[in-house]
Amino acid sequence: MSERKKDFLRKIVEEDLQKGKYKEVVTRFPPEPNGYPHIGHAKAISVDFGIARDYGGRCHLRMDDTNPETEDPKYVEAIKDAVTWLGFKWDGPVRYTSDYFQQLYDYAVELIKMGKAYVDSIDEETMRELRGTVTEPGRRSEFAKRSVEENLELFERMRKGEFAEGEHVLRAKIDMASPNMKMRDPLLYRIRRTPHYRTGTEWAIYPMYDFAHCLSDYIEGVTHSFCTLEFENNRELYDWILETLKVKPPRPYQYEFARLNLSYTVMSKRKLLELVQKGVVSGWDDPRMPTIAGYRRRGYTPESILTFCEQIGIAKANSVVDVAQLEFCIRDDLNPKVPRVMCVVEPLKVTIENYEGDVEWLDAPYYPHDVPKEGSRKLPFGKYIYINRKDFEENPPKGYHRLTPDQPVRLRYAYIIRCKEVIKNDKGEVVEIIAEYYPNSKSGQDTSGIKVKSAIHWVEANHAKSVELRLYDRLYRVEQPESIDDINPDSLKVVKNALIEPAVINEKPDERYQFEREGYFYADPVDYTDEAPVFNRIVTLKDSWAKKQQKQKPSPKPQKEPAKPQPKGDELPPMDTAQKERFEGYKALGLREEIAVTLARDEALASFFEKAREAGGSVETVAKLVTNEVARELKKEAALSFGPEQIAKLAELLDSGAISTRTAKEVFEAMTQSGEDPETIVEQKGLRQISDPETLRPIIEEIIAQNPQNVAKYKEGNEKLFGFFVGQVMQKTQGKADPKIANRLVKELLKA
RNA sequence: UGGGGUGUCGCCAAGUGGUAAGGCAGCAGGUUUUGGUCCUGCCAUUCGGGGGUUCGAGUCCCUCCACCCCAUCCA
Repeated sequence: MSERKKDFLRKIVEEDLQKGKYKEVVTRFPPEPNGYPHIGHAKAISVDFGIARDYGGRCHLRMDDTNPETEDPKYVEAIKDAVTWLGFKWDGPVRYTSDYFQQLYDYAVELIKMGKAYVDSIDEETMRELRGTVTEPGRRSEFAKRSVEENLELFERMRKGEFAEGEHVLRAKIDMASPNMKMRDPLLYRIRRTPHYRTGTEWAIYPMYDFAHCLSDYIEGVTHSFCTLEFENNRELYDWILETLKVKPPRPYQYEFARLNLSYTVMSKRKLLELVQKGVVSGWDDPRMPTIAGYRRRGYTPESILTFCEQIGIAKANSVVDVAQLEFCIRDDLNPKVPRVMCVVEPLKVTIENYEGDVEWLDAPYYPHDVPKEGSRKLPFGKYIYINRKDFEENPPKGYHRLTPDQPVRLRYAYIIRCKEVIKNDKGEVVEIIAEYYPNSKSGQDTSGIKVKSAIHWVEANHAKSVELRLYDRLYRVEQPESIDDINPDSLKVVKNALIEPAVINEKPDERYQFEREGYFYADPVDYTDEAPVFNRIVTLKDSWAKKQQKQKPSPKPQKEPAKPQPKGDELPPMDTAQKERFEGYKALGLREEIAVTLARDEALASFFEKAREAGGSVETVAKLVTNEVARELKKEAALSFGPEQIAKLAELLDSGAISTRTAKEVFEAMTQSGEDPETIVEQKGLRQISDPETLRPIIEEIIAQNPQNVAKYKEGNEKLFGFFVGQVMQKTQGKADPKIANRLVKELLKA
C-alpha cells in the first residue's frame, strides 16, 4: 500500500477489516453489457479492482445482465478486454446476474410468502399516477390486497410465460408515501418476451436492478459494493431487501463515489452511440473516442490511464476533471520509455549547395541524455533534405529560434546550416531553400564555434519513407459539450505524405515513438502495413513557444462572471407565537439574541434547555452548552445518553473554573458515550484545569526549546505560529491548561 | 417543492479544534543539439455567504445560498 493519502472508500474498508467485520474484502465490477466501456469505467475498475488488490482481497467481474432488450455478448467481450488490458484479473470465472435467476426467483417467492411483495396488474400509466410526485405521497394499487396464495400462483404463471408483457409485475410492499421515491413499492420483476443472450427463452420474467444487484452481491459474498452517486437513493432499497430477507451475515454494504467527468468529452452511452451512428467518428474504437478501445487504439498505455485514475482521487463531489491531466499522464508515462525519431510533417525541401558526395550515415541515439536507455540507429544525411515548413520563416517574429535568412540552425544529430537563398513559386510561396552547411560543425565534433539558437529535425530526401499521419485533437471544442454541434471540426487532420527516417520503418524499434518536436505517435494497430505505414498522434508535446505566440494575439478570454451577490442571510423566517414567546423569555433571562433565537426556534432544544436551567449552572453557560453541543446530539437518531441534570452539572464545573472549555468538550463527548456524570468523568480522567502559571511555565519553555524554527518564524512576524504554540501547550497538558493563562505565558516567553 | 447528496486555488483533491498537503494548469528563472524532459522558485491571510461557540474554527452550532440525484416495467 502506497503512502498516498487514503480515499474515503479505503478508509471504510480498512476500518471494517480492522474491526473484523469481514475476514477478507470482496468487491465487484458490475457493468451491464450494453455498451462499450469508457474511461469512466476505467475509474470504476480502478476503484473496484484497486481496492481489492490493496487489501489482499478479490474482485469479481459480473455482467449485470437483467435486461434482455439491450444486452449483447459483443459487449461482454469488450468489457473483458478492457479489464484485461488495464492489467487486472478478476477472481474466478466471469459472473453473470443471469446465472442467479433461479436463486433470485426463490428470494422473490420468499418475499411474497412474507407478505412483502405482491403481483400488481395495473397499467403503466396508472402506476405512474399512483406513485405520486416528490412532494405528494402515492397511493397503493388495489391489487396490493391480493392474498399470498394468489400472488404465488400469479408469479409462477408469470414466470412460465402465461402473460403478455406489461400485464403483471411483481412489486415490493414497502411504503407508497415514502419521501424516497425508490421506496414507493418498487418493481421487482417485469415480464419480457425478448430472448436473453444467455438464458434464451427460459425466462419470461426478469428481475429489476435493485432486486438483483444487492442479492447478487450477497450471493457472491461481496463485502463492499461500490457504485456511483446516482445510486445513493437506491441504498435504502438495497438495505431493505437484504434486511427483509434476513440474509445470514456477513452481508454487503453499498458505498457511493462520484463518477468521472472529463472536460472536452462526453461520457454518456447515448451521446457516444450518437457519435458512432451519425458517423462523426469511425467507430467505438475511433482514437478520438473516450472509450477504452479508443484510447487503446490512439496509443494510450494502460499505465497512463491507471495513474490518471489514481491522480484524480475518489470523492463524493460532482466534478469535471481537466483533460490536460490525462494528457499529462500519457506524456509522463511515454517520456522515459519510447525512442525518439525524426518525422517531417509538412516537408520543405532544402538543398545543401556545398555538400559533395554520397549520403553519409550518422549515428543517432534513440534516447535523449536524460533517458537512461541504450539504443541508436543510422541516420542518412545528404545534399537534399526536408525540414518542417514551420521551421523556416522569412520574416520571423521576435523570439523565433529556427531557420531564417539570417539565422543559422542546427540539424539535429548533423550539421549546422545557413540559408543562402529562398526559392518561391508564382504565388509567392516558399518552395525550396538553398542552404550551405558547415563541414566542421558535425554533431559531437563541432569545431565551428557557431552559436545556434536551436536544433530542428529533418529527413534525408532519398531515403525518407512516406507515411500517413493521423493528427488527433480534442473531439469537442467546448469544455462542457452538450451536443453534436459542439464538435471540433479539426479533431482529425490526416497527413498523407509525411516523411520519416528509414529506421522507423525498416527496424521498427518500437510501436510508440516520440517524433521529435512533434509529439508522441503510435503505429495504428489496424491500418498500419509495411507498404503504407500509418501513425496516430497520441498527444502533442508541450509547446511553450506556441503558447507564447498565442498569448501575443488578443485571445478573447471568456470573461469570468462576477461573483454573484449572495443574500446577506441575516434574515430568518418569522417565528410563530410560541417561538416568539420563548424568545422574549430567554432574552429577559439575559441571553444574547443569537442564542435565544436558536433555542427558541427549536422546541426540543428549548425544552432541554429549560430543564437543564432548573437543575443548576449559570443560565448563560447552560444555554451555550445546549445550543452548541446538545444540539448536535439531538440531531442524531439515537436517544440521548445523558439528561439535562448532567448538562447543568457540566455547566457548574465550567462556571467554577474547575475545567477548561476545551476539557468540557471532552467531558461532553465522554458523556455521550458512557452517560456518566461529568464529575465522575473529570475525576476518573484527572481533567481538572491547570491554572497555576508556575506549572505551565516549564512546559512552555520546553516547547519553545524544541521548536527553534517556529520560534524564529514567529519572531519574523508569522503570527499564525502563535496558535501552534498554544496548541502544543494544550496538547501536552491534554487540554487541561487554562487557555487564557497559557496564552499570556506563551506570549510572554516567546518575547524573551 | 419532499427526500438524498455536494460546496477548500482556474481543474482535481487532502484536511476530523492548533502553521490551509499534493497533482494538473499557470507564471518566472536555470540546464538542454527536442521551444520536450529535468531542476529551482512563485501561485488560497482563506475554505459557498452570514452569524454564533472557543484562547484558537475549513473542522462544532444556527441560518441562508448554489449545484447534483430521485416520480423508466433502464442500470
